Amino acid sequence: MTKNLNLFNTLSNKKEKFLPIDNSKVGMYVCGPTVYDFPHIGNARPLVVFDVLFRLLKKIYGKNKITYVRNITDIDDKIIESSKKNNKSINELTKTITKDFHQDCQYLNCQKPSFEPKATDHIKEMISMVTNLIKNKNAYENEKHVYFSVSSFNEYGKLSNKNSKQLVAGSRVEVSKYKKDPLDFVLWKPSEVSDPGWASPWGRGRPGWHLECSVMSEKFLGKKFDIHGGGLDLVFPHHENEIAQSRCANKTDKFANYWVHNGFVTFDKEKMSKSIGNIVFINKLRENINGQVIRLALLSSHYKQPLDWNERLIQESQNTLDKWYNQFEKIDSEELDDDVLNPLLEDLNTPEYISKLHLLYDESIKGNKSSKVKFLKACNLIGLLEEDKHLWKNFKKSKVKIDESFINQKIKDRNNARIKRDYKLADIIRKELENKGVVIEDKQDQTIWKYK
RNA sequence: GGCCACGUGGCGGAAUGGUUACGCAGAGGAUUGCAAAUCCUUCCAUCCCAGUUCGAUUCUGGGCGUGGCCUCCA
Repeated sequence: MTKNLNLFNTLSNKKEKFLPIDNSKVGMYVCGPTVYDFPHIGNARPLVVFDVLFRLLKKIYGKNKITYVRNITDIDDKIIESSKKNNKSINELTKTITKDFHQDCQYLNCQKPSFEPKATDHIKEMISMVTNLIKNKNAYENEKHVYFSVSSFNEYGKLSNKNSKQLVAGSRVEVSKYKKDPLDFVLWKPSEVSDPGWASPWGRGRPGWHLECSVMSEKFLGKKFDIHGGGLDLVFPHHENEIAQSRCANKTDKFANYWVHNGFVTFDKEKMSKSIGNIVFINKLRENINGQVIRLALLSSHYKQPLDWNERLIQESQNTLDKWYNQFEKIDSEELDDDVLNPLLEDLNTPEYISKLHLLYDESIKGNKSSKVKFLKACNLIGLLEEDKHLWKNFKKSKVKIDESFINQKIKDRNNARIKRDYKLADIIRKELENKGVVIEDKQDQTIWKYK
């Protein structure tokens, strides 16, 4: 094992050498969607970033050595709310969104995680974790509610770098009357008759938000595991609470060793929010942009940095891939050199990696065969140029209502005009096709066309 | 108020104690009937002030500015 991966760890606030608990395998848990609304471009970022990490880990440790778990949270107050608002049953809503989410993942060319557990399939385990917490005196029941007692865990705040005093001072949380301490968070709460609920020692109810990740990471990865990922906004309170629950319930000194968090996506420099109405939904992008374009755009800045989503970024990524596809070829697998991989090993430096791709492309078009192979393999590693060239070129076909024989006839007409030096007519025909969404390029011996 | 991150050319975006990637845009050229695409060449930058240092964009301190978290969020 010569390849050394360094990762920035939120827990230590430093870049650290990555050392798995067991050198022969790696466990990674990434917070997946709460299925209450269609995924947006902000959700796409962790999907793609951790997909790249997943691919990289497989490259380093071997294909079958990585266990990647990404949950689906299908019970939550937001879901209940959305279901009421949209007059859809919970089941219908979560099924619809989950299906859409899976289409997004496929569209973004994300490899399937090893496991994709659902919260509602793990209520039993959650109840048993809460029971454990009560037994360990880290939680208390009050009027059918169960709360985690933050003061019982003295390392609370370590991940998010907060102490309880600050939290109380800055707190805008509505303090429930059932809580002993304003910082305590809910593990179990009663459900209205009309709302989803499960029988429990504390009456019919449902789990608190953070519980599913604690329970499901343990089930698939163990009480301690290597990497836990998610968006930067999950650091507090979600991940902080996960740590508290898991470590207290399991009586362990550690939970996840490396915490990796991605930065936010803004839209035209503004925060995406429902009230502004500037949320970019992935299923909308699916309509006329190839998923690889989104991928490249999302990887164009370092994962921890903020990323601004805008038309220009998409266009640039589109143009780059158009160019790169000139070198497309299906190649049989070959080991990728360490020097190519290096930027990714330094905390997933995708911008530097992409700049290397540009250099490899340059060598490749000059006829350097080994550079070409490297280029293509390197693209594939981050999920680019895996799709056939034909599919890439014809992505917009379904959108453009135009018959291919019509295009070919027009090109024939135009070339006849060109032979007769009737350039006026030739230009008119070119313009006509362009207006229909077809662009013409005259090559040396032929005229090719593509969708705009 | 507390905590954190960031400030690099026209734009995006890496890296670095000494010659500052890469992409886009711009300029020039090749090619073309003209284009487009492609290829070649090329111009342009480290927020301000002080300190450490032979040397700072990089390290330290201060300032100014931007963003995030502290409430549901990727």
